Amino acid sequence: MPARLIKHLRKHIQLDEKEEALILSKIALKSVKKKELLLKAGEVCHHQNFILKGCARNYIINEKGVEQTLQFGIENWWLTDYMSFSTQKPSHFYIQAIENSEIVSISKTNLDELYAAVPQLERYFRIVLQKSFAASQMRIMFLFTMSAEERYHHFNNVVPEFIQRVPQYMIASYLDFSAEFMSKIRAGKV
Amino acid sequence: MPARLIKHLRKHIQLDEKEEALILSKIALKSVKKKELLLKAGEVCHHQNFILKGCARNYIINEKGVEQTLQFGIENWWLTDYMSFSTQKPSHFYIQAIENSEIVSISKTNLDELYAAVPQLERYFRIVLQKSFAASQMRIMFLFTMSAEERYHHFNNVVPEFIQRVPQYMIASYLDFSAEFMSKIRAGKV
DNA sequence: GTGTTTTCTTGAAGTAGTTCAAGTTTTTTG
DNA sequence: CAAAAAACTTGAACTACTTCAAGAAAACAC
Repeated sequence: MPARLIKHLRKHIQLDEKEEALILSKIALKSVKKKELLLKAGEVCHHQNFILKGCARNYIINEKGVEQTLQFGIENWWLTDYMSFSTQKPSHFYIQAIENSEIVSISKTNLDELYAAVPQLERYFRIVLQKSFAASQMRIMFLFTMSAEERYHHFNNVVPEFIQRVPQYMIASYLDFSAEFMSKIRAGKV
Repeated sequence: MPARLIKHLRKHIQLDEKEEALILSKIALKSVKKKELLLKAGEVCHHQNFILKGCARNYIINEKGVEQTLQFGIENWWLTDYMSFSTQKPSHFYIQAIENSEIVSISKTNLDELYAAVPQLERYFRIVLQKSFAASQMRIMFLFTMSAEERYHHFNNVVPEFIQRVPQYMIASYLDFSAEFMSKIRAGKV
């Protein structure tokens, strides 16, 4: 199963067998059930999480006690609170499985060792993070320029698979409007 | 002047003299006047831009013809449309000097050569991008959970230097409210 | 230093969304 | 399969902001 991670790394960098073995020796495999948490707000984020199988999200609970989804992840995506992970200070985020999922997690300590032993991993994460940051810049642009209805249709066009896999209220909060309003958009009552 | 870039790189990675000389040979130095553009929407973003001195921003023009600032940069920050830079497709963004500024720019071609010749740069940009993405995740959280007034005060507390250097209407759009509303917040009329 | 451009302010009217509360449908569980 | 839990829908009242228009202040250019 964790061979899928290696397969994914190979899309961006070349590794010899020794390096692959070393990486495999430094990772942990977790099975998480739907709704289980990989990270709780208030805890330090000690691991970077890679989704082998399943679906997860990164969310916060606001002052009104309402959950707001900041990020989704599916197969071959990383889901981490990089702020907490980098600074080793408490996180604001929850990371939660949306489906029963298989996760590879790498602790900060082990990842630092891996960076030293397999410098190619610096390149791999440079590329992953460049894509993540680019997507995040685009996301802010969409939030700024589109109406709620436009954001819904755009999301539907760009990542239709999510509509099947994820409850609507999570998508509504990801797109920054209420679940009720999403219901009205879908019914054409806006 | 470009020695400042090297100095900044040395905060995160170690370089020998040969490598430093190679980097210096692959960069370009630009002086840009206030309001001058480093990138126009519709153009491909061919360069990563590092601010040696001055202040700049990344903005879009929305359908109503209004500018909305997505990102600010000051000394020692990178300002790039990573989506356009990575894919080499046309950008949605403008990058503009807010003050007369000194910029180091590296073309994609040269940067790819540098990555091959100086692998430590992969690490440097991995770290830079990890911070950028972490900041971007936090920014989305703030946009989701704070009212306009809270965002204004928070911005004021965290980066007070910007209030001095940047016109208010740019800050208003960065915080996702109108210039008029910002004026009312400042006057305590909200 | 005066004329021009850019930026900031103010109030009044409007609106895209929220909130609340209650009911319905769908999914999950034993 | 029945009961419970989770997710979705609907309408009515509300509000945090926007938009527009016009004037005032500040900054810039010659």
